[in-house]
Amino acid sequence: MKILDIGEVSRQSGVAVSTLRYYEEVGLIRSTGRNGLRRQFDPEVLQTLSLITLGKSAGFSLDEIRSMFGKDGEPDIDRQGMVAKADELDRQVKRLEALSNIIRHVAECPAPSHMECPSFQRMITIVQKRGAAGKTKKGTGSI
Amino acid sequence: MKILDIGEVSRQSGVAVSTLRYYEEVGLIRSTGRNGLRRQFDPEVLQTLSLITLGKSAGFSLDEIRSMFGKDGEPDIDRQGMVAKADELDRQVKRLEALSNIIRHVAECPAPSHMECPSFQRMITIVQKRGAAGKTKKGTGSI
DNA sequence: TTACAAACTCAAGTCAACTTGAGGTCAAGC
DNA sequence: GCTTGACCTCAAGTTGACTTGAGTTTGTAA
Repeated sequence: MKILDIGEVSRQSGVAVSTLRYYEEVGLIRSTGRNGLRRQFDPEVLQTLSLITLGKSAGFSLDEIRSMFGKDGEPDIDRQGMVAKADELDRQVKRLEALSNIIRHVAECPAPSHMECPSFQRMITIVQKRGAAGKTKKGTGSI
Repeated sequence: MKILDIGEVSRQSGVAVSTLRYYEEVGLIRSTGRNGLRRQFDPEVLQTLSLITLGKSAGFSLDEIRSMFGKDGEPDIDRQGMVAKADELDRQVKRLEALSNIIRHVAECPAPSHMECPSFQRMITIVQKRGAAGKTKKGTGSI
């Protein structure tokens, strides 16, 4: 396997160089060593970055992501917590599907105000019943 | 319809009083008037708040939410943009489902390091193929 | 009518997640 | 041998979305 320097990792992952340094600083990724000053990265870092990006896009904080996938830190991971997170993700999927429908409706409905449209109302009511969100700390990420 | 004061809205919506004031300030919600100093809210605000919470949980910024559902602001909404957002949401749903699977796998897989587990690898590869995320500006919210 | 909880305003503070800037190092090509 | 581009560090700045604090006002129950 060839080793990558930070610019190459950035190009292949789409993550900014400054962000990569930041991620290393907070322990989300690791460089395998240095060539002089320059960080050297194992190509595996690209997968880690995919996971990070995915996790962020699902609304997890960097801390949570580290605790799920970080190579070190948690010696034994919280399996129960992870299943709970997966369950919550599944609920989030339902919510997003609902929102997608609502947005599509708004895009197409000719009613002057959505609030007056009965089918809009119905969709919202359904969402409300279901309970809007879990933690609601920072958005779920990156649409 | 009875009119609600801010504390009641907060209780019923689960949104902090300070946040409600903030939302009013930035034009996401509107109070129908004042009773002395006190803001009076129409119960309809609860649905608006559901939408806001939902939108946040999907990773939309408050600006985006306003442009989708804000009563005023955009005189004619960007219908094409909204369909695009809905499409992106649908892609996000796929990603979250993938992440849910990955997390469940991590919770159950006995491999010492996920990176060495072939089925973990496979899942990540699939996610990578699909392209990790859209805008990637702020998490998608609130797991 | 007085006490008090619940509102209010406005400025300032906080937090995560980055980005920017200033100033420095180094290998490679001209 | 000198310039260039890609890298480096470290501190400080930025952004969005709120929260907190200090000081003030008010509707309602006792």
